[in-house]
Amino acid sequence: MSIYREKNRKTKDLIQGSFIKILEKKTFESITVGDIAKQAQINRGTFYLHFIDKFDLLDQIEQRLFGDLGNHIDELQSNYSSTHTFEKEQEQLAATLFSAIKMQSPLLKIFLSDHGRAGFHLRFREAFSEKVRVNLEKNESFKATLKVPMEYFLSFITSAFLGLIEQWVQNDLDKTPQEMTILYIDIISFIQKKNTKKV
Amino acid sequence: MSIYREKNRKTKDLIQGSFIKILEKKTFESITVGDIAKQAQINRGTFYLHFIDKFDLLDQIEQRLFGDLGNHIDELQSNYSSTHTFEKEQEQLAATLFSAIKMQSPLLKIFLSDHGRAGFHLRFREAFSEKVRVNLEKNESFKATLKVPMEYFLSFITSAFLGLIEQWVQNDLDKTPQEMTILYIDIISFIQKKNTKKV
DNA sequence: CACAAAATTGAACAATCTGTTCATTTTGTT
DNA sequence: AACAAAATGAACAGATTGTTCAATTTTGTG
Repeated sequence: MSIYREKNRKTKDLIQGSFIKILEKKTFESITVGDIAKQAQINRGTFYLHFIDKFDLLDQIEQRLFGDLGNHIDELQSNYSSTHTFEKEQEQLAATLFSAIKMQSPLLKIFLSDHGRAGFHLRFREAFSEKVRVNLEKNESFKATLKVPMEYFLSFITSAFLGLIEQWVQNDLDKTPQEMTILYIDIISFIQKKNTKKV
Repeated sequence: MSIYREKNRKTKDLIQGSFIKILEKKTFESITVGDIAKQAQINRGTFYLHFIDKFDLLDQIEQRLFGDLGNHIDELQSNYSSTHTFEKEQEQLAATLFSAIKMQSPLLKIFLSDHGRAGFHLRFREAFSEKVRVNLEKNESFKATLKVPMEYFLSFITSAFLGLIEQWVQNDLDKTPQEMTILYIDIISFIQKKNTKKV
């Protein structure tokens, strides 16, 4: 009797699952409602009892994805001990993000590919840009030292991070979240050392 | 009498221009061939004399965009003097890229937005990832020092760079290419200094 | 189980868009 | 002017969309 009880999740889940299955093979724009109904073995009309159109279907999947990701990140973050250095905290955040991504990698792989919907990478970046911003702005020394506009710094660092994630999911998770965290740190260290050397 | 002479570029250009104009207001998936013909004030059948379908139209615009970008970059790079340090060369490359982007910013703004086509940011990143790779691999010390897989490093650094570009074009070029180059260097410097400080 | 509510079905529908065809007209070049 | 290339208008079948509605099936609850 929960307030959040949803009637009829079963068919809705069936439709969403079938849709994702087709999305692995065809682009979003080429998929018809008929395709989805056929895959789910339901009447085409039934689709419209649950979703306005295929865009609504994708929106709802995307919303749930972001929600699940956020919840998982918050959950992991609640276990943080905040006695570390700034760098250690950044490392902890990175590990958290990689871990959360891993759970959603099949969906992310599709949504980030050309089978997905235009602009997804922007919405994805925006969604987790907030997580990073909150984390960074806790640090007074950071805010004081940063000379460039925050929006540009955030675009830079979150895009870089997403670049790693995209490569990772495209490689079908060829590394563990822990290995990815180390890889991330190694790259940062590499950049830090690089400017002391000459050609 | 050039080999590359194209018959009938006028109508083709008209169609492409009209299409881009509509793309500023509507998403690619919602635009019909009828919309394009109406905007260009041509017969719908004429569209099919020049393009297979609207996907072909977008493909051709995208190809030309990448071609133009590449040519412009190569042109600017041919003026390099290679007597600089590795860092100076990286700075020069960054300046070149920002300058090339500026010329194509109206189109890039649309193609990177949710009005464009899924996966554009991947193709875009891939296209200029090559430019960066070639530049990096010239440097022996770089190759020797890099511990992480090249593909991951490239994803990281090119995504970061594209993040800046996306923010820049979304801001309607609120800075000059020179300012963007400085901003880029500032961010790298910031990251380099950051790990020496505590919370 | 029985029964009512909820969900699904099948079929039909007008509307829109697609891609193609073809006869005709316009345009550009020699 | 004459010829070829390009564009037009109209028509066409085929797909897909989103909606409706009566009939049927499934589900949940007493």
